Amino acid sequence: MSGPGSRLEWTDIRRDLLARIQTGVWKPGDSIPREVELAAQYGCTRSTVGRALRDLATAGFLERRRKGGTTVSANPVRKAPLEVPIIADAIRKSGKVASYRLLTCHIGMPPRVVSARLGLGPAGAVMFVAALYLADGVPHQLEHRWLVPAAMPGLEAEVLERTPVDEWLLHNAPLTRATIEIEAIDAPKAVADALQMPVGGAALLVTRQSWRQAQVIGLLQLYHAPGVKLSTAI
Amino acid sequence: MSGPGSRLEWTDIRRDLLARIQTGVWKPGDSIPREVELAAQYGCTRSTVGRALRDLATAGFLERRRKGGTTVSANPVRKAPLEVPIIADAIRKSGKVASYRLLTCHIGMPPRVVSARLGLGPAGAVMFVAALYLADGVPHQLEHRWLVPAAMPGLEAEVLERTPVDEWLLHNAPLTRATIEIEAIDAPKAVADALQMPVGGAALLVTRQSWRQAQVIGLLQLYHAPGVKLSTAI
DNA sequence: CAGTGGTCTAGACCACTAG
DNA sequence: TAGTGGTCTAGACCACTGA
Repeated sequence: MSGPGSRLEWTDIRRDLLARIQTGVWKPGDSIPREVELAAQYGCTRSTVGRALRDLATAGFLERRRKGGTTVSANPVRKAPLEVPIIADAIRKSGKVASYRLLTCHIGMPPRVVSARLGLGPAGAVMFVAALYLADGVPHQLEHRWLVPAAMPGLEAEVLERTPVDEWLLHNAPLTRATIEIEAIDAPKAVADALQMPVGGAALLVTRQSWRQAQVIGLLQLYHAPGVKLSTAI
Repeated sequence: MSGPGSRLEWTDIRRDLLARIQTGVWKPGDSIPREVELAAQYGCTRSTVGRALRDLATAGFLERRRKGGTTVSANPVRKAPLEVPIIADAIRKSGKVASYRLLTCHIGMPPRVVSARLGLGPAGAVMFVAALYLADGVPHQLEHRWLVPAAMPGLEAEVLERTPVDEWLLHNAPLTRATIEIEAIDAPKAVADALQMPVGGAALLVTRQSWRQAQVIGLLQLYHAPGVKLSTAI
């Protein structure tokens, strides 16, 4: 059976297996055939079905265990990839003109909440940067950054007059790890003014803390103007 | 060179390559050696370095082209995996007791905005479901769903009295594709009352539209109580 | 202990694409 | 057209883990 038409690729097998899952041929919790059997069915080697199975497993559709075999996930946890782009790029991609304004840039003591999160002692001064990104001249996103100077040699206020902070950091102080939190807050006055929105209105706040290896780089707070949405897809 | 100590695995090679990128041995835009050369350097086969390279490419660190070779991404776009969990599971995972209340469940005409997004004609009635999820008895998340009845045979209000909507759907009307939008809104009265928060306060709104193949399943709006955050990490 | 997935090797052919 | 990555095969050994 299965005329040798043209050779099967692992994506073909992936598609076929996924169809069996999504159409209910294999139900959540079911065990599916071993790699060797599937390989025989598809007329290919174990490596090839293995690649398809592995891919479905990392996507959350299958669970695999040595000796236990492969089963269909009972509660597939889908993951939506949320992109962390260069802001100017994102604005341009939506067909608008991106511009940038540096609001503040100085070294000083951060609020306690911030220094606590950054794990800094009471004497730890950091650089504070406030910047505004505009789309077609309209405020799009306000960002507050607290940056640990030790982690970024060569950062000067002058540089940030011309280069958006995020781009400078990406090329000069790349992160290796970051945590991200997304929440809605009532816009305080400073935020509302910058984004030209009413005080107390709903703003989307993205807080990101980043590290390079074990070294804390800094804390970033992004405030999005009303109407701005984060989008993704599964 | 490179004493054969113990055999290298592809994750070892991945780690080593990533280190070369992150420490700046290879800078953004640089071309890196061909697979064959790397294989020789690491003393393994092309398949093994290939797997490491492929993985770094899908993670956004490398860009690969046939004949063009492999280069370090100039603007690495990091992707943060945002999980879409069963709500009760998420609540339990945070160490709290999850409970659920069905508020409304009836068939009728949806608001115009909704029927437009669902691609329904003016005669398209849908099922509307409002439900509240609580953590330790405190309102955690309110959800409004508009579900196309054709896509979900067997859905009855009675069922939803006992089973959380999201779990029922996961097992009975699995989605194959979804779009997700995240934004902050001023809570309207209905939302504010359900979440026990002030009217006009900031609420986090997640809107999700889902399909099974080409068939629209429905539209979901999740309102998160103040203080609730979506978290992820890179 | 035995069975399953995880990994590697050595080789081959092919698809794409830069020059 | 020639060089690169993408894929497959056939075989092997090993790590984990359920019975």
